Amino acid sequence: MPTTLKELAARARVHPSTISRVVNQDPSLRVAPATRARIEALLRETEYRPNGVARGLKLRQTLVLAVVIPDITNPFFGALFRGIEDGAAPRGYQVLLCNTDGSPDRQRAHLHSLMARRVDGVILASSFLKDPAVRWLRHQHIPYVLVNRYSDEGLDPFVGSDDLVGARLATQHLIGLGHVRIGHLTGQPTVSTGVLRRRGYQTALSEAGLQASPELQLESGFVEEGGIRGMERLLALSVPPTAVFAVTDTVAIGAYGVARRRGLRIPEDMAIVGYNDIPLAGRLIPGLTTVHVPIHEFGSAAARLLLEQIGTGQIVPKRVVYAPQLVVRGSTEAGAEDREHLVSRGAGE
Amino acid sequence: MPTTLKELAARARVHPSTISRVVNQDPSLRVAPATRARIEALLRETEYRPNGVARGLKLRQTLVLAVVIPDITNPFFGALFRGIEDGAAPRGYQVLLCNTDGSPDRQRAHLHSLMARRVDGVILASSFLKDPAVRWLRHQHIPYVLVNRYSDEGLDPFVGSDDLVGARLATQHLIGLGHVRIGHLTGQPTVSTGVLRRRGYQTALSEAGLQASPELQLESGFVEEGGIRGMERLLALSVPPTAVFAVTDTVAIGAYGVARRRGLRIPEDMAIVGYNDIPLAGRLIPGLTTVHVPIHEFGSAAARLLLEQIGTGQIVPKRVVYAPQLVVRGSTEAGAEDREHLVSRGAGE
DNA sequence: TTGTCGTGAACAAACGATTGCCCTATCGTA
DNA sequence: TACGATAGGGCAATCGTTTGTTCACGACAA
Repeated sequence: MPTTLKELAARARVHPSTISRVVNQDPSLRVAPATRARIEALLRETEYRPNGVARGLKLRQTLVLAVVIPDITNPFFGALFRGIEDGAAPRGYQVLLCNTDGSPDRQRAHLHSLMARRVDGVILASSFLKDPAVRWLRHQHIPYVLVNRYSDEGLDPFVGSDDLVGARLATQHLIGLGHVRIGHLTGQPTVSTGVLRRRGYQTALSEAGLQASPELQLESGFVEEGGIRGMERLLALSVPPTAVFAVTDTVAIGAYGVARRRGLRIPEDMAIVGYNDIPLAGRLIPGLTTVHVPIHEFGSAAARLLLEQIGTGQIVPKRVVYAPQLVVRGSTEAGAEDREHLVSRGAGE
Repeated sequence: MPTTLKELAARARVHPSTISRVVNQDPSLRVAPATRARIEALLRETEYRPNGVARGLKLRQTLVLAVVIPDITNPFFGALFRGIEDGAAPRGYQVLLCNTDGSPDRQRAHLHSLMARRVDGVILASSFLKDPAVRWLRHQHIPYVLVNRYSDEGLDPFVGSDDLVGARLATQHLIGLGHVRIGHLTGQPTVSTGVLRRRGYQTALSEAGLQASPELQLESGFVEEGGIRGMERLLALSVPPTAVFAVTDTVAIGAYGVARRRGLRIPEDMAIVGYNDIPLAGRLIPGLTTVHVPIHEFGSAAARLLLEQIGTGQIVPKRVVYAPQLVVRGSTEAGAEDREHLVSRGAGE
């Protein structure tokens, strides 16, 4: 059983409040040096650590943040979490991790639990466009930050990058290589990244005077399985594309597998571009050309933004947006790997 | 501001305790049906949710578990976490995730924080052999479970598999294929999995009458970077091995990259075996032969074991050990992929 | 009519900390 | 000598629940 203030007080023959004052180095009231020394010795001896729950009740702060994501198994979210933890730890925060598997119900259930626990703030990376859960969050007056995906019209604190620009870069790259029939494996239309990346793809095509044929735009969702199915359907077309832009690296990996099994060479027979630049992307053979976003930075920036909101008690819809950057590797240009070190991978605000 | 019991009591013109009783469906004391109905209506109207912190203080239970791991970015731990969450969620638990990056200091710091927060239990997947932090945990009388790695002499509740057997299987497989010069990229000697897998490797060799030459056993640690450096050193030997058993799949992936860059064909010039069977293993080209352990099961079993200890209040050194199983893929036998579906991948208790 | 019993709900004491306020010495100064 | 200032530390309320105990009141039996 851990020690309580009251027990220590009895041993030191002082009032609990006095101990509390030395523990917290309360400046308002000086404690006599002798008493202080005696108590400090006792604290060290007993290794006293204040009960965080009691403290939380009294101070109305739990020093706990929550992160709500679709699936930690996805490398993107692993890196994101590390960023968040790194941003939160210096301030004494620890982090609850909640996986939703993309289910709105599970997301809602988790958020309800989190509210009941009185976490100090929530980072949501699993939001949908027009997400009732986000609206609910707004009305709860609990600090929160959306990351990577946004919801509605930018009413929320947000950290991410410009998906439209990134997707346009990716598509322009393929166009620049001479591809005219370019497929797109899209995310869900209920998620901002899905919609924007698709729009970026379409924009690039029409800017180049190419047509964005609907049969080339297939919904794959954000994970590998969708990439597999999507790629199979693209290859089943009477005139298959010569290049594919996948909404995420994970989807691109699914596409890789299918292309491989069909005996297609990457990039000669099929060029592939992904999105996010997860660590795995550079290790594929050939390396995956992709749009780099600073995932770890997303996390730490989100944590900092959240702590800021917690600190001021104000929820301001501040947005931190990083510039996406194309990283060219072997999946679009044979021999590109050797040049990779030339590509600047940092990303400014 | 969330509603409190007292506010509701004022509105319903009853005592807070009465509301508490209907919220918790207290059986000891009946509430008049009329009153109950009135209160229930109020509860629904206000969407009242008890303050978890206050509840935690009173009931001495936070409904929070903590998971301490080296790095969530490692796919092994991602899968493990999902298992834990799945095991804990049905009982209303949520899970704090703590990354240590293998640093004993960070591990200790996290554990201290967790104790102060009064989490109900801790799952530790980052323990060392003879780990002071584990001893400390034992003496804190807080429920805990070690997973994957154990510490000391099996004094702790543990979920994992038999690493010696698994490593022996892997090595025997290579021997069976005719390899006589087999390298081993080992984990740290401070971690049980590192030691046992190495011992399994040595056992298999000596059982086959082969010599376990020290120059073939290189410490790589558990992550890719170590695999890269280790493989480079193995290939620099005057007589390099024809096969390598890597202590983890992640290390094996590092080895893949090096072999590839040297123009070595896998498996013809270099056979590689990993350990854990992370999802990525099957997607490599060629697929990675590895020792399958039920990672997700590790997690959910650990959660259940932990909840059991929490429930009984007794910390018993119960051990749940799964049988590891060899999965043969293309990294050791060309053409093995096609047969993979024949390999049973489930694992009994 | 009085005593007893049961029912429904209020009372109050925790859980372990924090903190504004008050009390009591002691010291300095007039 | 007396008064005020100040330092040191105790008191008690509070955060929001839970739960054993007590209380009031009506019904029923003697």
